[in-house]
Amino acid sequence: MLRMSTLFLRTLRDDPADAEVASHRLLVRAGYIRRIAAGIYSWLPLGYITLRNIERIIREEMDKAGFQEVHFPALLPRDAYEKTNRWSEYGADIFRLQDRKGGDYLLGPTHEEMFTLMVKGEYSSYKDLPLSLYQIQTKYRDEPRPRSGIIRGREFVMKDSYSFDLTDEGLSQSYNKHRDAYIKTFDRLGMRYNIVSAMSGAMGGSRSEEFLAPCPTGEDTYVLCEKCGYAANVEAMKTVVVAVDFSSAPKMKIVDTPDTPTIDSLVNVLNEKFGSGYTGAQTLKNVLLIADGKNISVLVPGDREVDLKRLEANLPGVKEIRLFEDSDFAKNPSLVKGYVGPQDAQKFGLTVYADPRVAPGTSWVTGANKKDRHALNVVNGRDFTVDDYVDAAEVRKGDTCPECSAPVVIDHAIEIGHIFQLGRKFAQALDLTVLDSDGKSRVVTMGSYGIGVSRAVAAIAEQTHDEIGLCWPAEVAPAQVHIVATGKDDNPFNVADSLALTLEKLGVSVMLDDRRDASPGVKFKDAELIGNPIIVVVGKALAEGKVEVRIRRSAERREVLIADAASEIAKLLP
RNA sequence: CGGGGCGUAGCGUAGUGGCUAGCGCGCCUGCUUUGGGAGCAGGAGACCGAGAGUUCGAAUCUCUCCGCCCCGACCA
Repeated sequence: MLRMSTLFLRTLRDDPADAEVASHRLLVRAGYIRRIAAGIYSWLPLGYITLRNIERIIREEMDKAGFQEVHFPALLPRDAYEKTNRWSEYGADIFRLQDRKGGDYLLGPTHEEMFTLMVKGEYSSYKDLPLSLYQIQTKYRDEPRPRSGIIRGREFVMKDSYSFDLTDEGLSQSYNKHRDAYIKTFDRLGMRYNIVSAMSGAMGGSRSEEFLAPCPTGEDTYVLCEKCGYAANVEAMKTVVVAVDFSSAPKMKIVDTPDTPTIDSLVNVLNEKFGSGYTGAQTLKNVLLIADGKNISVLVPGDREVDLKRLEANLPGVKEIRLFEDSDFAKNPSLVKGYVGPQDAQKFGLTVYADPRVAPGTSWVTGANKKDRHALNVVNGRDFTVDDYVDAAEVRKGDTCPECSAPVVIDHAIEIGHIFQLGRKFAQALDLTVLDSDGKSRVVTMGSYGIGVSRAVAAIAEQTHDEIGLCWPAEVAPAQVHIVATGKDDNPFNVADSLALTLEKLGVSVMLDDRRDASPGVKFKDAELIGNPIIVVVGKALAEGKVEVRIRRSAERREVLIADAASEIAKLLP
């Protein structure tokens, strides 16, 4: 039982000046967390209980699914990360340190290597598979910009699991088992979430889905089709390529378009000289970039920007990408800034990527590769050649769903889980093989599954709080019931105490405000701020032998007889 | 890393060259009070982020550094 008279807790009346988002503000005000440095927080009793509640739920669901818990050090030697190249690839995001002998160490940002090596050390037969292991661990990443309190920290708690299988079908099954376990976990955590198609990112791999908790302060943007349920991270959103018949398209024509280096200026001149009706959507934007040292051109409709994140995510193998600068134009005189067109692009040494919206057979107004001149009726497949199609244009609300063609909506969310099929990358690099039934050695295939545990505290707070405080789901809250004793006589305190004991016997966790020196107003405000789901007030109603039961979330109140209170309250809980 | 803002007591803040740095919350003592962040009286708590400089005199002006927040870049 948590007794407020002795609980290590000080709530704050004012919002902390350095907190912006609701979860951060309220977790600090309600005395759950305190900032130590940017992106690094301490957990006070209430916060730590909440965090452990979430861990407990995750553990229970992982164990139920048959996954086994292990634990690695957070402090790791360099060599394991050397073999997979990540000592260098992870770059500045890794916290590095040295021991007294000058040996290199790191604080683990993620533990693929350790899991792979652990399995390699113990298992060597196909009969040992499939296997899934997990850990709940503090991870460290030197984020360029920690933000939003506990949502994006430099130290954070994560549950990560890995599955080990012999075959692709096996991996698929392990993946689905994790997916099911995640659904059960997030349901119990009382979160709203969407499972969206995602890119597996820098880790490589194939199938990938994210669990996104919608909320306005979320950093992730995703599309959702309300008609068919299709959901995808914007990076992973697919656009269907639909070829158009161009046999009746008029011939390409070069026209004078003085001073039209931008889409807006071009549209104005087109409308002045060739009649109205031209819009940016009919023009073709040629965005020149340098991808790992090679010049590429990305074609998107003129009314859309290139989404560099999407482009990068959809150009596998490309590490670094940047826009053309003036010096790059200087090196390539055939490329005229503001008047670039895809005609002859390959002759100029460009690789041409087109967004699927620039479908085969579509006709465009685009640059003529000469200053102050543009070309009309430039048809894809007739007047220029696309080397490859790649999703690169910004995604907008109302874009068509790739599954059912209905308009999609766009929303923000916090990424709380990510599951993906890693494949054989790490097993290959670290030589994790098992002998198959034919006596041949085979590389194991892996899946990777993460849940942001400390982030979930913030995400739940974001989704459930209101103007007056936190508002936890019952399984997550520091206590399921918050009993407030009011008045100056001993009686209410005695009644509250015995009610608390009765509830605990029923398996209900209780926080008891037994402070004799605090006024009722203070106790009510604190109870609401702290956010336990049921608040019981023992005070005035005692005159009729009753206590008041309040539902924090709905603010609903009712009075029940003391004798019935414990069983009535227990009924309200899951 | 680019742009913007900020650093004064545990928290929120006032103080643009001149007395001993002010206020609210919180904290301590006493009395009163107890259903919506109580009242009165007394009290403790600040090397004004750090260093250097200008000045008779610096929280206040200058420079450097450090830290924090926000936007962007970045990000299993």
